[in-house]
Amino acid sequence: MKRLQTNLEKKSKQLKLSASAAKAFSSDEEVNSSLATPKKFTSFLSLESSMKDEKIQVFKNEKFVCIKDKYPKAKIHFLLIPHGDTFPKLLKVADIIKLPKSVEILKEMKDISDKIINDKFPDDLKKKALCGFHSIQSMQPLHMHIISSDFQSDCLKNKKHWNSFNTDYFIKLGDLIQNLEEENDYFKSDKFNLNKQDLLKKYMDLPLKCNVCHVEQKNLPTLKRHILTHK
DNA sequence: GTTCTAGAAC
DNA sequence: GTTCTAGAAC
Ligand SMILES: Nc1ncnc2c1ncn2[C@@H]1O[C@H](COP(=O)(O)O)[C@@H](O)[C@H]1O
Ligand SMILES: [Zn+2]
Repeated sequence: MKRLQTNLEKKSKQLKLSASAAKAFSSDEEVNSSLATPKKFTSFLSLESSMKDEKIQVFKNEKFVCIKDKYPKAKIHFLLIPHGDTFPKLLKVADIIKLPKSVEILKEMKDISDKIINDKFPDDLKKKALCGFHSIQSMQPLHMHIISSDFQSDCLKNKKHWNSFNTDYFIKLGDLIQNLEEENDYFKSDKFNLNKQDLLKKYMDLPLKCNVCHVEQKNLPTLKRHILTHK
């Protein structure tokens, strides 16, 4: 599979073709070998192997594991993930909301994340810590972001990255617990309707705004330069 | 989710 | 010419 990719890359570079055009040059043999070892479409959307990697584990107990985000979008960026036999399969934030014990579980995650922030964040970033979920998440299983709101990272590369943490697309842990204990409308209100993916995706198109002074910035490179002025 | 890059925007 | 975005492929 790797060799096929390399070959296609070479061909497309030599011929200045698009990847799809280069594919037309691949032999039957190569096509067959790629079919013989079918890769699950979702394999690159799974956190499972990282969760098992002790080198990137920050915290672990019977119910939860916390790992370093592989592509950190800020100086400190962890993921807190329910694991083990305690919970049913949890793929997205709606799955946890629907559990009878959702508030209890989320409060447990709050306690653990508070401890992780206290133990692992440098002092100057402790008060900048954010905890929460992407309302549509790409990776599975369900995971909560624990991130420092400096957002200074080479891995933060596009508008979606920014808006996924800096609009209501980001469901803060504290807001979620409060909502579940009070209004309980995460599936009803337009703002947070987790059943309406189209509405949630619109958050990605909102203009880029500084998270400190809220001034709009014309593009991502400008925004990244701007946030450095708040140091 | 990331990478790569064509084509738009400047 | 260079910077930036967005969409295809993985
Ligand atoms: N293999 C991986 N191991 C650890 N973190 C990852 C991996 N792949 C992606 N990520 C991070 O997982 C997060 C998934 O984001 P989301 O699914 O939108 O909540 C992102 O912050 C990615 O940087
Ligand atoms: Zn600002």
